[in-house]
Amino acid sequence: MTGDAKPLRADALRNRARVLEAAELILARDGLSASMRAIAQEAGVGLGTIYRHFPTREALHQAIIADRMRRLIDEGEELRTAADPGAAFLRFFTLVVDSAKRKKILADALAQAGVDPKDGLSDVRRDMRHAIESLLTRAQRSGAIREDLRMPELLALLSATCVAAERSDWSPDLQDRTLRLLFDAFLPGPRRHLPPCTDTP
Amino acid sequence: MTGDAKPLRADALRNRARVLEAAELILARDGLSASMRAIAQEAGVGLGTIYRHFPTREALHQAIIADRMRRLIDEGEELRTAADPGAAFLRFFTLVVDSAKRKKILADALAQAGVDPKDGLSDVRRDMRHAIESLLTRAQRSGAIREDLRMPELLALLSATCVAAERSDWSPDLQDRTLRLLFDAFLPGPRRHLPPCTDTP
Amino acid sequence: MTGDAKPLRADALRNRARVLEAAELILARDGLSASMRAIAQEAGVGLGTIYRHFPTREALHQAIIADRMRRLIDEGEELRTAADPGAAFLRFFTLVVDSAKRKKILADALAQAGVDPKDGLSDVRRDMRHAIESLLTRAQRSGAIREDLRMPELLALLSATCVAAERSDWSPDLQDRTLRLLFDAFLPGPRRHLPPCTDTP
Amino acid sequence: MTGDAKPLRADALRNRARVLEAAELILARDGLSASMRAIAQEAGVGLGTIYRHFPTREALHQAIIADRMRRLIDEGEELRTAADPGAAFLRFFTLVVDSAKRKKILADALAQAGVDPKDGLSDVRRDMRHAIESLLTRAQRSGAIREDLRMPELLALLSATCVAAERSDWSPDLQDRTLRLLFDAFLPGPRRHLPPCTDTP
DNA sequence: CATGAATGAGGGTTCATTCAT
DNA sequence: GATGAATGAACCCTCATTCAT
Repeated sequence: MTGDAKPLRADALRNRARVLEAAELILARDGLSASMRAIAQEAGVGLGTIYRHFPTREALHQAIIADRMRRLIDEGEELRTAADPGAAFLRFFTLVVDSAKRKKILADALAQAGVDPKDGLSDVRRDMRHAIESLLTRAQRSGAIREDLRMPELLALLSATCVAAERSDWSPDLQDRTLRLLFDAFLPGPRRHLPPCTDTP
Repeated sequence: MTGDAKPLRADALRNRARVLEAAELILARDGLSASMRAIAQEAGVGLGTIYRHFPTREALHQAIIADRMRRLIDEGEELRTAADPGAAFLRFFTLVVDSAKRKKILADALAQAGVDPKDGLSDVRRDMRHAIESLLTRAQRSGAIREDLRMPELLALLSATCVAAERSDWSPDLQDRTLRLLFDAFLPGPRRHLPPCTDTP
Repeated sequence: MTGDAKPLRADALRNRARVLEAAELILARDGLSASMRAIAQEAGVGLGTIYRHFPTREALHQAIIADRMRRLIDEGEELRTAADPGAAFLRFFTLVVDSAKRKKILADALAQAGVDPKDGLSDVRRDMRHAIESLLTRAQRSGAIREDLRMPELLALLSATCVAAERSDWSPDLQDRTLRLLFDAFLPGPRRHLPPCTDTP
Repeated sequence: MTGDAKPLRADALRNRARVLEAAELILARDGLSASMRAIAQEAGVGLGTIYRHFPTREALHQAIIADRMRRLIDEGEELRTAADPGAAFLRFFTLVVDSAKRKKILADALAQAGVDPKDGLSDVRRDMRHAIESLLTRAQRSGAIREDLRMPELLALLSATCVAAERSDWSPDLQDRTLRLLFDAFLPGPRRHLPPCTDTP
């Protein structure tokens, strides 16, 4: 699917892993603007080695994000059979926020889960969207989540939470209280009809 | 308080304003990575002129942010006497998000409204916090907003919304629906007691 | 024409000249692959200074070539009124070869005097072509140069001679003898009809 | 003489040939700056294989040039017994130009046929020189080529023509006309006494 | 022997900042 | 004060060459 060609030599595989690991670390520390050199140094490899595995700075970023998203999607898969669909949905939301907060870099990609430019992340983004949607639908069917919660605003709030968590280094306690609060908005029940709030385009 | 030292000459003042204006425009267009040269060009002044008024790229950013925050704080002040305290509170929230979305650059500063590092923004950040707090308290007293909504999570969600709005270019419609949804979390009423959600630090 | 905008500051002008001078020297030594860094060092300026004056490596090359060509074209202009048209024509040929040999870099541009890609050198190349053509025509009219000598093959031989001279560092003596020999081909007089010589395309 | 040491294994020999062939192709396409990787790819061998046979990029170039020169020298050998010595001489000149034009890379080596640095090409260059000289002498004896044509300027013009042909991609027609013109300079007959032409060293 | 992964110097270029004009 | 020329560190990336597999 993703284009695995040859099985790669053992040392190459190990180096690729080291690069990914180092990149995660450095990107988590310095943000998207982290330099390739810093990553190479942290990984203990030459600059060229990074470029062998990831032809471009962008490609490295995407690889990391795709990697992390895949893992999240897998966890989402497992949660699809959880006993409590509502809890499962909220749990997944939390997992995503956690991942963003710990590893950074994730939020930007997430922010465009609904957009899909042509950047090689389209597939994994689509899968992520599906994972969320399927958990949401199940939770709604079970009556745990309000019926009128739709994907666009859900994604908007998810990505918002991720960016904030990843930028502001929310303490576990703050994150907990913030998410609890936010989740209240997802519950079914009587709603006030609030006046329209935005004005300027 | 804000540290005005000498009564700048008329033309110097005008130049300062032109730079700020241009910087807003360019930063809104190119984001934080906008180059000083681009700003100087847009302002129609020399590079040196920018540096005369703002000793550092960072200082310019802060000036812009402080500027914008001041204006928001002023609007908050006016809303303190609005007829409907609940609406006023939500309206202010919306105003801040709008500002972030239109002008960029704002969200990052906001994200640290609760932190206060030692950058020249502590004052205005404190004022912003006060503005929000005062609107919140009034809205809570009026019964429009739940009693247990506290500043930390409110700021967290506000900054989250701002960053997301500013990054993802939410359409007016999406922004509207997202904020409505979020605001439901602020309403008083029966709450489900959700299980704690985060785990890893 | 060439786009002179503002009169440039004195020091800027001086630096520009230093860069050009250094570039000529270094390019003559290292060929087209000379590094910008080497040129900056030789010029005693920062790298950025080069890029201020010449936005691109290519632009610097072209500036040098254009410069040199212009000077040659000017010399050609003077030769148009020389007493002996035949000698003038040959003298110009020699001047061009001399310039190529001493300064390198010239030949490549010359090689495409007949081609004209879109590289900012089109103008000067056209002028060079005109200069040559006008000297040639005059020499032919005077009977000093054979009538059937046409521009394409003349340019071919001129550029050939230039490249060779610039690459092989012909000694003055060798250059003299080579040109004398070649010039014999330009003289009028009885010609043997040689059989076609090329075969493969 | 040429330095064959050990009787390479069959597959090694085949690989060497494949590399040479690929290198010719790629160098003809991309010029001297063609990358080793491109050549390896075209040859269908690993990078290491190239380096096993040619310790250096330079060595590979030389091997190719030597190869091509050898072939040319062989053709020269055959032409030594041709019926028309004058035509044979000119034909050889043309063959060399053709080869340069089609395969690139040749001209530089040729340019130094008279110089002989210590680069492993000395032998073949000497042979080439001999081949030319012998054809020239024979043609002169037959009266077809002027007596006073000497090797240095002949080589100079030959290499000039080669570089130009290889760089400018002369059309067959242009090449034909250019060579015919040039060859007129080689013919015996009355010569004008041209004034000395070069001045600056 | 063949392979191709690893290396890292070096290339062109950008840009925040300083300072002579 | 205002200007913009100069600076040079830093960035991303390429590629000849080496060497573990």
